Amino acid sequence: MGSFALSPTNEKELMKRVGDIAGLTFGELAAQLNVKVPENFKREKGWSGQLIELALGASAGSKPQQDFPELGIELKTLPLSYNNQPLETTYVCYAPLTGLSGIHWETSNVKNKLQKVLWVPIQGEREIPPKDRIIGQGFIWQPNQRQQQLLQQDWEELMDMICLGKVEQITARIGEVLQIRPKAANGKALTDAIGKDGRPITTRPRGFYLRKNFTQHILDEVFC
DNA sequence: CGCTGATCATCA
DNA sequence: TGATGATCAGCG
Repeated sequence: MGSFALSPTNEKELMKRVGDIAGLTFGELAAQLNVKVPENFKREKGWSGQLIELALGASAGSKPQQDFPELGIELKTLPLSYNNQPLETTYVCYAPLTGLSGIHWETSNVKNKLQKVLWVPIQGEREIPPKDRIIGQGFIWQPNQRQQQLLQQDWEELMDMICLGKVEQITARIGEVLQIRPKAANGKALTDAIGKDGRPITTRPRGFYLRKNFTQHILDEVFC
């Protein structure tokens, strides 16, 4: 999609940009940025997020860091239904399957990424052509104590399973607010993990995702 | 391959 | 019909 040099130097500047794109359609914003809008997202699944990244000046790339490192802010788009309910779970980060000695919630990638999130709601109904989908008013969220506790509980349960060689027993049904699901280009992608009796195995890469109920609560806090 | 950005599509 | 498991594109 291309790169965008200008990056906001502070949160106020970032939120000004957020306000500027609120209410625009993907088509209108894409035109400003000289980007072509796909007919659907069957192939370009990450297009919405990349468009918003470009518009807000987020640092592109595949670095396992926050989108705005200087501001300590992570950017997430959130596709909503007509009733303003999340249509998809939210990808958080890759799930580590090896090199787990001394790993702890406090220093985990999940906690770091969710410490401060800029949520940008977007219309997500599939019957709306991408060019006509409207961008909502983005907002900053930081997990409260209760939310932190829920996230930590799930993270620890899931990481315990990974450490104990039970990654193959993990399904998306585990975890109240955080789940683990496959995260790869296809089923052929394999990575190292721990198997039964601590034996090394190879398995599909996994990622952490926030359940829709959890992001729904975040929306409720802000928009009532 | 690892990781980002995510949504798709099948089946219970 | 909604959630789980699978998949698509790009980059270092």
